[in-house]
Amino acid sequence: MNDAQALRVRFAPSPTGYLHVGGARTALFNWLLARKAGGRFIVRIEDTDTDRNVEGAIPKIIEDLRWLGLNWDEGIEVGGPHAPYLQSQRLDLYRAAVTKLLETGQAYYAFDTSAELEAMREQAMAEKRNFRYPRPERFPDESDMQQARAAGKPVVVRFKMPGEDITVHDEVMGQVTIKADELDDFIIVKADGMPTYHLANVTDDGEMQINFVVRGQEFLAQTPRHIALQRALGYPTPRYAHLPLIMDMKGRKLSKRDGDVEVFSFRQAGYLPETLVNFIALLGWSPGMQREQFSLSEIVEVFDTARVNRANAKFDRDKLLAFNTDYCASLGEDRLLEAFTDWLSINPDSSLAKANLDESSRRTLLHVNKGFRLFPDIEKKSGFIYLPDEAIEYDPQAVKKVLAKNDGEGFAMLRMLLPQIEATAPWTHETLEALIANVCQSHGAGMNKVAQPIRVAVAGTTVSPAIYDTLVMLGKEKTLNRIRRALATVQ
RNA sequence: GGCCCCAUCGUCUAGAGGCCUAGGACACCGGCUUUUCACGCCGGCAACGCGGGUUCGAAUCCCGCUGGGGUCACCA
Repeated sequence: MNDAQALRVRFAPSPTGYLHVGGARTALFNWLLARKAGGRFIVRIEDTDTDRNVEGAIPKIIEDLRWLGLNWDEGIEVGGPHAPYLQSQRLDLYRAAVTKLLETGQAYYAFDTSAELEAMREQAMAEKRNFRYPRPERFPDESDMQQARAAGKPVVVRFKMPGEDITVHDEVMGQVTIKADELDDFIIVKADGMPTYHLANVTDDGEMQINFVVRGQEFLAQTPRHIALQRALGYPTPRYAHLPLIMDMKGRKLSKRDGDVEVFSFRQAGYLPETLVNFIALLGWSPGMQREQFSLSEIVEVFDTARVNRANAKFDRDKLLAFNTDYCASLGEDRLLEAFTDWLSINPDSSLAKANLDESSRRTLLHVNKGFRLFPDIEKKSGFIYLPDEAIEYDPQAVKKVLAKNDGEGFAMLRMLLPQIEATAPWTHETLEALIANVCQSHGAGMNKVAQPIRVAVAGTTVSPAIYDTLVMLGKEKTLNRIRRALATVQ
């Protein structure tokens, strides 16, 4: 494959907020296509809306993409032959394009105020017809423009649509033709002088030689405008693939405000990037086999736009959670440790993060919590271990059920156990197991009667890792302290 | 409302005219396992939106209806 034919795709987020799962999926599909074809994946930032740009959004988006494992060959931060990759730094390019369009009569100045446009739209709506911007008989010239500007009117530039039906050959949606009378003259330069999305996007795709545009279906209706613009500007029309949308469980388009759909919030909630990427790949695409666990590199091998669905998909968190459970169980220990460490670093308020665990403790935690679904499960189940002894709070339900019931049967067990625990040495899984087995036998009691009172005494609740693991991690001294404290303070 | 797109279990989906008594996964419901909680294992419930065609035969093709979504910005 020579350079001219090499696949060039891009992900072009605007820095209006953090990366959410919809954007992540678009990025993923583009990345997949590039990796599969040996092409280039480009990340460009579309920040032409000065009002909506959010401070700090760009580094967050970059961080989220990296966390997902989607690296790019050209673009923001990494640079490349078409730098800069930030639209606000490419204004000369758009200006040149507009000048060309204006000079060739393919664009014209317009001076309507928002209120005037609004009124025209309302009237069209009232008359039940589609609003189309009324193109003037004669296009205003430079002096008209200067005059309008002097008079304080807003000056925008509109693109003159060619007035013909335009067909999009979409690799997911098929052929979609939009009639000429559905397409009116749209704005390409705003009153503040900034290009609109349409102009900047088409210009950049052209300049950066993007030859395959993969984006959400909400852009399908805009594509004929882009195609018209490409023709006017002399850029080839790229291949197109419009992806079905991701909806929330109520069936509405996933929106940033609608709960925690941001990539970062999943990271913070203890999901693995492997989970998110795998799950998101399956939203609108299927490998066509009865298997759904795929690593990124496995998906690269089998991915194909021909297998992309046309129907919108709902984002089901239950299934995502199940996916994460599977990944937590199947990923290698080192990878899990890495992800767990990352989770601790972005959750500094958790008691586990505060405990400043060394690597071996983190590994142990991972090991004794096998079967966990999310990293916070480890926190919930084992966080008590690293609390100061005095900070253990006793759950009344647990106390009642395990210690107080049957005339304080549990308390009695603890009192009986205390000297034996004091005598236990060395403090290992084996010696503890021998101790408890011995007590069970001599008292004719089940494990429950022995392990649960200890658990409640040291953890305050009925939930903890396996009792021997728990005690070994706690250490003899803390175990004894907590049992004594439970006997002294809990009734 | 105009235009465009879509339509298989509650959800993600397999299915490209006979292999479908419609498969898998999640969720849900039983059971098993078990020192707690999880995990795991086994089983069960559960769908081709409706109506017309085409065909020997339709979840699969065509039309209509209904339903859902997107879009009609000086947002992307």
